[in-house]
Amino acid sequence: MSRSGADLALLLLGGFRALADRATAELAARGYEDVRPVHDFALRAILSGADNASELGRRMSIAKQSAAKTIAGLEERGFVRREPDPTDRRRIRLHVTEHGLAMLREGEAIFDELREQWEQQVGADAIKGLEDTLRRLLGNNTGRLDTPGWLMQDLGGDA
Amino acid sequence: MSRSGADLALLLLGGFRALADRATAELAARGYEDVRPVHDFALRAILSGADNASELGRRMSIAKQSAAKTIAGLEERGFVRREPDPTDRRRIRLHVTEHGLAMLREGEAIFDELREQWEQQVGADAIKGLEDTLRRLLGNNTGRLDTPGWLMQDLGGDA
DNA sequence: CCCAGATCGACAGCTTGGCTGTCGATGACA
DNA sequence: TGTCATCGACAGCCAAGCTGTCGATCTGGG
Repeated sequence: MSRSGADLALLLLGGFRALADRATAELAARGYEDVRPVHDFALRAILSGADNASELGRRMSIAKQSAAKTIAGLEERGFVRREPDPTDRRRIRLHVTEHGLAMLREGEAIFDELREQWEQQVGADAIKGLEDTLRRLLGNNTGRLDTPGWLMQDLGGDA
Repeated sequence: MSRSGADLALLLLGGFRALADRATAELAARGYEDVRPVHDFALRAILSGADNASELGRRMSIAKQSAAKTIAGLEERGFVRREPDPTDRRRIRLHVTEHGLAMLREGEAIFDELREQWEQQVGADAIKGLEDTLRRLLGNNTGRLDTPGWLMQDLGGDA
């Protein structure tokens, strides 16, 4: 079982976990403790237009009830505010706070640093080739956010 | 959120998910329903020497209590048997059944097929380059599950 | 030889992040 | 205006981690 397809899957998973683990640790070191990948995913989705629970659920491919739980977590941490919609009293609109934006920026910076570390290890061309290959394989839809809990749970990180 | 280090993480995760999802579906289609990646991981670890719950926990970097749950799942599905250790009455030794071995073989075959599909999409060289790059980055400790470096970050466990 | 400490597996109970089903309030439209 | 869709909330469930604790069982130093 060297050189097998299973190996390939493990390599990809290992790469993701390496990045996610380090990003979480670094984020915690910079003052954003208890931030999980799901928080980052959700915040990005909200920023890109999913400004209510039902829509967030659709974008993340989770039930709206689960989205509501996620939103509660984001609100507890001060990353979003919930405000009544003036035009539709059923809705509660989501607003990303400055604290949330700062966290996203910090995460982004950390990932860029990690990427640079990898470039120094294997060369910028190798990293670029890795990205290109994966992009071609995945049809460029990397934004899929429906990652199951068993993967997001304890590996922390801000992917 | 384009062209950043976070993208790299998403690509790696997406690649793993693509393989894992398809493998799970294909495994189900071939008669092994309700098999999750964790079952495969655990079975491999057991085969490679982790023949009791505590050791399995250490190899998989999870608490031994969680390992016990995993083992219960494997036993339910008939992939392992639990037998008392003749020389240490505290231990319950794990034995991979023929059914478990067959599932592993089928999984291996499926992964190989998926890898070939990818090779046809982007070329064998690209896949090989991807593997080589990741192997260099991850220190070549991929097929093994006892990789403390990138896995032990915030996992306390009772190891 | 014996007891202290380490280890094994099990139990209870918690946490997170999913799920379904149901509900009342509200909006959209024929 | 009445029907149907949608929104967010509540209750309750599941899966897979976690911790703490326990009794039983090795193991090794004195």
